Amino acid sequence: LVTIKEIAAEAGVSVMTVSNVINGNSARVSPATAERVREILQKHHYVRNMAARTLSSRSSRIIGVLLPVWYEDSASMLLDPYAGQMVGYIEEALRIRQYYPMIFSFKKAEQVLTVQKTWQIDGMILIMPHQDDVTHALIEQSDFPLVVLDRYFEDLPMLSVGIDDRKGGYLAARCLLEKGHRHIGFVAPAIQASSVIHDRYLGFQDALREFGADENPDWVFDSVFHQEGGEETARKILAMESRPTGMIASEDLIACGLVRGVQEAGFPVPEALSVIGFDDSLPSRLISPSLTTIGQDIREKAMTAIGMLFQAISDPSFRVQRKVLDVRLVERQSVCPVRR
Amino acid sequence: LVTIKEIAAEAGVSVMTVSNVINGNSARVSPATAERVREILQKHHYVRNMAARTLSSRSSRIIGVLLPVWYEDSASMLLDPYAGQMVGYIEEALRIRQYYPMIFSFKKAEQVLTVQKTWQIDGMILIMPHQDDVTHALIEQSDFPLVVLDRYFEDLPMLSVGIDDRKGGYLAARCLLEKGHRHIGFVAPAIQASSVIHDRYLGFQDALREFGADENPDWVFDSVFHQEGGEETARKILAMESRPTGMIASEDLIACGLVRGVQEAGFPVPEALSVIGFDDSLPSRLISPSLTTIGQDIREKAMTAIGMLFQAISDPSFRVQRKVLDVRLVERQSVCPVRR
DNA sequence: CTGAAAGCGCTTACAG
DNA sequence: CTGAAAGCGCTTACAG
Repeated sequence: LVTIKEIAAEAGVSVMTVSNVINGNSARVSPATAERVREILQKHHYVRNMAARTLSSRSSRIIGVLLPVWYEDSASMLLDPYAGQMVGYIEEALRIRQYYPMIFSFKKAEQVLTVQKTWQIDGMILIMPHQDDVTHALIEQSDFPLVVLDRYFEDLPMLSVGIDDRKGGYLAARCLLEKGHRHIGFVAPAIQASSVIHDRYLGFQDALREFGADENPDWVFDSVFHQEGGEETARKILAMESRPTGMIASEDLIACGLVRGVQEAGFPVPEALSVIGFDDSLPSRLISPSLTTIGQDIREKAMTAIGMLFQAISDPSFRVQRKVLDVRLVERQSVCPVRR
Repeated sequence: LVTIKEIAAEAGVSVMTVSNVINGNSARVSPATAERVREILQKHHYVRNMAARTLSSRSSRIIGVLLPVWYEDSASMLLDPYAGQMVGYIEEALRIRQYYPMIFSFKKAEQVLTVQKTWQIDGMILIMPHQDDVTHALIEQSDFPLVVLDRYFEDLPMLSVGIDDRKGGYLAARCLLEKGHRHIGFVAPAIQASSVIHDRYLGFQDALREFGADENPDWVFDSVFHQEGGEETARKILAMESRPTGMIASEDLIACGLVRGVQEAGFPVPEALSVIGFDDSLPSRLISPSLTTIGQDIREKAMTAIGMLFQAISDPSFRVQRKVLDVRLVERQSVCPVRR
């Protein structure tokens, strides 16, 4: 492997000049010299040694992509189609800017702080934050640029990109209300523990009140994650005397589980139960009937987060911003007018 | 941040001794010294500087996780539940061994070779190889440990972990044949271009011959990827005069598309068409009826690949091995006996 | 079992 | 616009 030193020798300049050419500091090198050096660089297929660069500059151009461990099975995080898509877009955006994504799953904030120092990581982005206490501790203790997706704390200076969850919950409920539903339920894991889910729930309540529909606490279900939670909830609903005619789930996978649970019991969807999901992820188009859901632009969210992260990396005073992206109702086949 | 030098000063030993303690070279340090150094290390929360380590040792403990870019939308790779799960397991295995995963999507072998040199990456693992020519070139030109999943070339020394695709195709076809089906079709993207898919197809043929069932070239469909390909194929099938009663798809998403396509046209699955998928990935349990599929142990595959990679990293003479993991039929609800 | 020294390949002030 | 020198924090032979 060729080094800067060898290139400098061949070009008859100092290593510093070669370094300046590589780093595009055109103000520090005459165009003629720069051109000559560039040619020699190309001729020898010079490849930068990032370890050496990191050691001397204290910046690695590594971006940490953080995925909390849910449950014990630490592979489950990327199983979520939303997480996979998000990581894919982030990788793409970083590659274009010549940054390098390292992925980490973690349970405790301390693990993240250690690895940041180990690699002098320039910035991190937290996807699908889980336990609020861990996330809060991480934000508090991090002394590097960190962008958090889908979570926001009032009491802490932080960089966050989220969606308008309350509006999402509202749009979902309104869709059902406009189709005549008055018995509408909500299913989510840990409604109180997650501010995001709680916001969706608040939006749901907003719409019910606007339309003068009753809230029935029996129709608010606490579920486990993913489709298992939805299937279980479907069974509970079908066993009730007084059932909701429409359900809103806090994520698509739970909504898919609802649909499956109802169908497995021999009832049709949406006729027996209208269902609305959240996220517009892959599974929403996979099932039959396809899922009406609250759509967000995952690519836009990724790009916004990356933009915010790079602003924070280049400007140490930029450490507080909250961006809230819009959501929309994606109407598919899992909702129908209520029948009398 | 504390450095080895400061630790050495406080312990009254040389930096080399501290380095040996950190790296666990117990043969080179007396137990008493080691213990004392370890205490000081802990007291100061010493964190290793990997850039310095990489620069001097030429080994980074970074493992490249390679995901080819499919289509133009480079986020789509991790959208695949199989890829997400695989990356999750790999990350877990690396974290335990104190290695670090960097992910890269790429279109050309050259990009991979460059980034390997840039970071002195110790080894790489290629997930979901796509174009055989790119994969072949990469294996040929790589001078570092590289494990390739789900692809094998006879003419090249390489490290690979795959599954018994031919047996999978056979098991799928036999399942239908044993239930009385004699009109069975096969759908996959680019049957000839991918050796993996071709093997599945060969297994399918094996079973047909064993049971004396006719092969009908009209029932072998070339499809685009993912569920769109399945839905389109379902429409084609339903428009045929002489239809298959059972279909085998080369991946679960295509099988899900088949199911959806048939259901959307108003016919029941499996009564109108029995469907078998491949991979036992998330969507197979998400849809109704749930998908009968060929199951593989993704975690075992990930662990096998990682094991092979580490053997190659520690032993430069270990550069050729092929492991083929077993598959099994996972019977769910998308297959029924043929009716006369 | 322990150490002094050289070196890995860059970048960063500092001078001119 | 260009350079000489120091230094980033480790590991690696080489000696003893």
